[in-house]
Parts: sequence; structure tokens; C-alpha cells
Amino acid sequence: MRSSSSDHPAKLAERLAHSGLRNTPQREVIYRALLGKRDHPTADEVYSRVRVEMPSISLATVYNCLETLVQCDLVRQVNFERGPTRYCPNLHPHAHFHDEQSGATHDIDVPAEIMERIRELLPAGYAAKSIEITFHGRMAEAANEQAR
Amino acid sequence: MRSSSSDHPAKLAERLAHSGLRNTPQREVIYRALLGKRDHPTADEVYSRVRVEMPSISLATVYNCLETLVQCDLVRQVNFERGPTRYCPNLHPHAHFHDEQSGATHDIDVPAEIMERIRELLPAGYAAKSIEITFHGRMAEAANEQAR
DNA sequence: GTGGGAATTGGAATAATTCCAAATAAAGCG
DNA sequence: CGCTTTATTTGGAATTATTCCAATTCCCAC
Ligand SMILES: [Mn+2]
Ligand SMILES: [Mn+2]
Ligand SMILES: [Zn+2]
Ligand SMILES: [Zn+2]
Repeated sequence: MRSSSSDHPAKLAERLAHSGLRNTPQREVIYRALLGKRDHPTADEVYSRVRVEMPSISLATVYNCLETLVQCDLVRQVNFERGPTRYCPNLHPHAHFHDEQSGATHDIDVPAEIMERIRELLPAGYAAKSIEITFHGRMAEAANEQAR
Repeated sequence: MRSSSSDHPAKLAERLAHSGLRNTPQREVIYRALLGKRDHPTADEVYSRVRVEMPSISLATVYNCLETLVQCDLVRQVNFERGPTRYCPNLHPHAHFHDEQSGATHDIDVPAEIMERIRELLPAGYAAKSIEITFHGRMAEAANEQAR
């Protein structure tokens, strides 16, 4: 059986095992919540979503599990200024557009070629582990529908 | 007298007037502190530096004045993850390199042409008011000297 | 089954920033 | 000048997201 795109729980198990971590129900439900609605929720938003299925979960656990997912490279942290950290399960290289009007976050694809161009801006001796590109602005009303 | 590169106090006065704001000693000393050591200090760091010259200034005022300078487009706010906001008086378009080792921040020039390339990644309907590019990584020991 | 480390939990603590109401300073005016 | 009005500063309280902590619960290996 080839790894299908809905093999997400398996990917979680694999990555956790790889790091010598346990696959708990809390970690699973949180990872599924992120995959189910990829709107870059905050920890608090994840907490509300996950409590529907698992009312006994604690906010501290949500923070702990999110951190674990980030360390397993299953999820990216996204920050806009000093706002609450948001979580993104899109593993493809991409930039973020923050719509100041609605507060919504949209993924923007960035071709590897452009990423390379940007990395080349660094002088000798600078070694970047990661590159973040963030847009801030407004979206046309019409574009709002498209972006769904 | 042509506007020289050390005409910074004049620039401050001009920008404040343009926004109908007053030119206070607190605003001046804070702006000078930023220009004097362009290492992207936090509000707390600005507070310590400025207290040498003006021991009676309050932290609240430092926050207020920094916000004013940002609104006058004399200073940019810079954030790394959820760390304290840093302040940058470099008005040329540039990216930031965050050295995880030392915590230091370095300006990286970005040619307008590349900025344009990046802006073109946005689909129709997306209007970006600002674009941020942030590198996270380590610098070679040798490069540390160069970057002064 | 038992022991021991891992994970979860609730609540306290932290840190940066913002808010607030009172005091002070600056500007405009006659 | 005095007076009035408005902006700014100030100290301290409040806020918010996150981290810390110690106690409990859960798992897995033996
Ligand atoms: Mn924003
Ligand atoms: Mn960093
Ligand atoms: Zn994303
Ligand atoms: Zn800068």
C-alpha cells in the first residue's frame, strides 16, 4: 500500500517513533484538528476545536503537543508581530499573507528557484536554517472567496 | 544648507510636524539612541541607554515614543517569533538575519528587483502593504567581525 | 503485575506590553 | 506675559500568551 495523502495518522506515528516519543490520543486529536481546518489556528483555537472530541484535555497539553508536532517537523509555527503563535501543517515551502482586515492567514506558494534567489542575498559566513517571508495587507473582497 | 546625512534631528522634527505631533526631548533622545547604535534594541534596551542621558524617563514613555517613531515611518518594528519587539532605524528596504547563537540581528540588503519578484508571487486580489523577509541561523565566527 | 520514565493536568508564575488616570509640559491666544 | 487647551509623560495596575511546576496518570518493558 503506497502512502496516500490521507495517511496522516501514520505519518504522525512514524515521526513520533523516529524521535522516541509516544503516540498519545492527545497528540493525534490535535494533529487531526490542524489538518482538518488549515486556517493557521492559535493554541487557544486548537484548544476549543479539540475539546469537542476530548473535553478533558488541558490547555497546557495543547501547548505541549503543538510543540512536539513542531519538533517532529509536522507543523510550522507562524507569527505576525507579537500576536499569538499560529500553527500550520502545510509542509511545502510557502510564504504567509496576513490580511489585516479579517485577520485571516493565507499560504502563498514560493517556487524553490525564488527561495534560492533569496538565500543568495546572504553574505559569506551567514548560514540560514530557515527563511520566512510574510506579507501584510488587505485582500480584495472578491479574492476572499477564491482563497477558500 | 542641503539635508546632510547627520540631519537626523531635523528629519525627526519634520516628520513629527507633518503628523501634527510635538517634538519632545524624550522623542529626540530615543531617536538619537536608535541612530547611535543600530543593533535593533528592544524597548528595554532603549530604556537603559536613554536613562544615561535622561534618568527621569519612564518605560511607558519609551514605549509611547517608539510607537510614535514607527508611525512617523522613522523606525521599523522587527519581531522574531514571540520575542520582544526590536526597533530598526534603517529605512532602506532590507531583510533581517537572526543569529540564534548570539541573538544578534543583522540587516541584509535586498535589491528592489528581488522585492518585486517576491511581490509577484501574490495571486490577483492580494495587496501587500509590506513584505518581511527573515532569516534564522548561525553565523561563522569569522563573519561575526565582518558584520560590525 | 510492578517499576520507572513519559505525558498530562491545573494552577501559579512570567514577561512584554498596554491601559489608565493623574501630573506635567507645551502651544496658542489675547 | 497669564490663561486655556491639548498633548505628552508618568507610575502603577491590568492584560495576554506562554511557560513553569509539582502532582497525578498513563504506558511500556521486564
Ligand atoms: Mn499583520
Ligand atoms: Mn530566531
Ligand atoms: Zn501556512
Ligand atoms: Zn534592520
